Amino acid sequence: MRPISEEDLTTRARIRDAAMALFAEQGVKATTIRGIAEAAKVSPGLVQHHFGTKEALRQACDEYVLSYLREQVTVGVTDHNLDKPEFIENVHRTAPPLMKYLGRALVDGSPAAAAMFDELVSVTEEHLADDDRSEADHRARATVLTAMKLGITVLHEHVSRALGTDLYAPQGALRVGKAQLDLIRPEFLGRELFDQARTGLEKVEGQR
Amino acid sequence: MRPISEEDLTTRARIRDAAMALFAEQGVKATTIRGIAEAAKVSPGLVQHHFGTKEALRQACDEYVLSYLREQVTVGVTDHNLDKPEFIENVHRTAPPLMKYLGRALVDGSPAAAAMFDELVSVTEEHLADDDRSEADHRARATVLTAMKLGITVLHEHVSRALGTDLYAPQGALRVGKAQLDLIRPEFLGRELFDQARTGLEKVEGQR
DNA sequence: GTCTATATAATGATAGAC
DNA sequence: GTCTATCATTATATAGAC
Repeated sequence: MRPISEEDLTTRARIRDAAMALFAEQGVKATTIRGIAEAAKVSPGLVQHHFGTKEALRQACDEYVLSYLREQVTVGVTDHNLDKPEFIENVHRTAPPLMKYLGRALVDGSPAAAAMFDELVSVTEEHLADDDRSEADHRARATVLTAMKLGITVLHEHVSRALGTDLYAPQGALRVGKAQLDLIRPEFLGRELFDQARTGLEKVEGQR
Repeated sequence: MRPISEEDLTTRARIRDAAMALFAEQGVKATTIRGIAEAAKVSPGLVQHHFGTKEALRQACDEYVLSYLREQVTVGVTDHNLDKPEFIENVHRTAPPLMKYLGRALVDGSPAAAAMFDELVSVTEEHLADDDRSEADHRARATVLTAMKLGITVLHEHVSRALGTDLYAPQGALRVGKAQLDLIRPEFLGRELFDQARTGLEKVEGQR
């Protein structure tokens, strides 16, 4: 429920956050160390001092996103905080830049993103196999379901433009969540998504 | 039903095809003119001679994909050839590199890809609005449906790895198509996808 | 920790020969 | 149409001062 780590407001963290944002927007290759330095308001030399090479900086971003996701899953799912307002508020505030980075990393080709995709498929597959013991192609269903959900993250820019609302603003996330509920057969939706949409619905509806 | 254009086996076309493949794999920025030249087995100078600048080459790829898609829609949908074996065979042979390029272009940020996304959303939205005249958020549904379908294209590399089969091989496309049929509520599936999966099913089942 | 200055490499683009 | 040679720019990475 607290920020990921104590040293999070250090210069090092500022550089990493700036790098994540630029990597997400432009991709790794198109992002320069100079650009990162400028965004973080430091000199290019300091970026190298802290992370050595651009590739090492990219890996640091990967690891940060992975540890963030694991932490949120632990706090949210394992500790049953998914419906706690503080948890939801914290996720809505901190998750967007990390999600954007993840979406880009899946296309730019980072080992960490690929591993996370595979992990998500496996978790989904077990879930499907438990619910339905038929001969169905659970592997393909889990893969497609994962790709479809992450597809929205990867294409967030286009989704936001078509919606006229930022996907990562409360209203946008709500509309997309509800649309997913409408489009996907209910038996294949994880409880997380269902709860997320329901809780978000109650929250936004209550605000007006 | 014939190749897109007559000059398609020229050196110029070979360069464009090599560029499309590399742009799709690595993104525009990470792809060098030298790399394209090597893949097309020509000199770097010749690439510049034909397309002027790298940006102009990227635009040429965009336009080629767009004209290809429009042609296939015309021949397939408008002329009712969707179930013709020659049409299907031709698509399966020529579409994959173009789809891969399109998927990458959606993330790399090309105006043509963005326009195509918006167009797809609009077509889907009209389709949904015709079928269901309720107060539902058709815009959001159309957007999410489009993003989910294209998400599979954009994440084809991960989908193929998780499946253990190339998404753009007949078996892979079939498994993914069937999984989509299973996951998405039937009333939201366009007839194209349904027909595609059914025809593909019959074809593959008939081969063994 | 933070900066400036610089060495080194790679890339897009041009010019001109064949 | 096709190639080789070259220029100018830009990027990463290093070294050393403060």
